[in-house]
Amino acid sequence: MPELPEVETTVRAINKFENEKLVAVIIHNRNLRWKVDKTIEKKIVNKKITKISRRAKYILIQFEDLYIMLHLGMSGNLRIQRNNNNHFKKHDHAEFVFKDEKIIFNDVRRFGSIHLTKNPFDHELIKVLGIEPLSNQFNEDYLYEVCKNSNLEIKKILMDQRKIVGVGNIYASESLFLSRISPERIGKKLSIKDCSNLSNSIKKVLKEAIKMGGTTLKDFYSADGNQGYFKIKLNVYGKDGQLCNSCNNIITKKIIGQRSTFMCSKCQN
DNA sequence: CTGAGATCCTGTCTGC
DNA sequence: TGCAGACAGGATCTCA
Repeated sequence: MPELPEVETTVRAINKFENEKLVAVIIHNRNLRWKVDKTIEKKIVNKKITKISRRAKYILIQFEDLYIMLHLGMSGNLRIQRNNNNHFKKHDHAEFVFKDEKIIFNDVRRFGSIHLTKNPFDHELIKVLGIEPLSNQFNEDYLYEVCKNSNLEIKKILMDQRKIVGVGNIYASESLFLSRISPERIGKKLSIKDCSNLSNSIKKVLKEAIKMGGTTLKDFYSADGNQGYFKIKLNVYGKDGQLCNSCNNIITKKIIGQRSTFMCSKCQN
């Protein structure tokens, strides 16, 4: 489910809990992508959240002396629910309870995770991450550096979180369409001009998607219960067999790096 | 070091 | 209907 725009949307929805004190923590299932730390409940309960932010696809919740990091994996999401509402859903794995409301972590496939850490920026999963695509460091020069010696398809490069973070399967296909570059183009064949187009397209697509609250294909909901409306702006993702908006050619699907990839072979070279 | 492929898990949809 | 198989927004691990 969640790529950078969906995670960012989720972070904005739970931001209101900054400066609130956690009054209870309940972990129903510790068997997520990684086992949830057994001491997490007692280490964060009764502590105040000082900051909620995002790094790549991780949600960082800072307390006075430590952090928890959440990753939503493929199917995870958070939902805010009033404490007097006792409705639970299948696959609700954790509850973070505040005075009036709680944040519930739900994840059907359990590819998501919850980590406890003193400093996320020293955490092994965070340390290996590449740069943020919406930062100034991400530009044509950076992308060119990353591509110029690579024999991999550009789509694989874009989705490699060690190089660029936050871009997943939807936004990789969409950015490549916007920049008219084929997902199959080999990294080293990209010119600086291509990298300029592509880096700009990535920023544009991600910013627009954030503005629309992310993309809901089927089960992404932000923590406030809203779905994301970027789906109506998708040009190629999930549209194989349909006509390209730009040239009326048929959009095709192809597996690249074990992931479905959508493109217009007439517009993209 | 690189890169390809398997793998974790549950649910839904398609085709026979 | 039933059932097998493919596929789904991610990312790590193993092996060549």
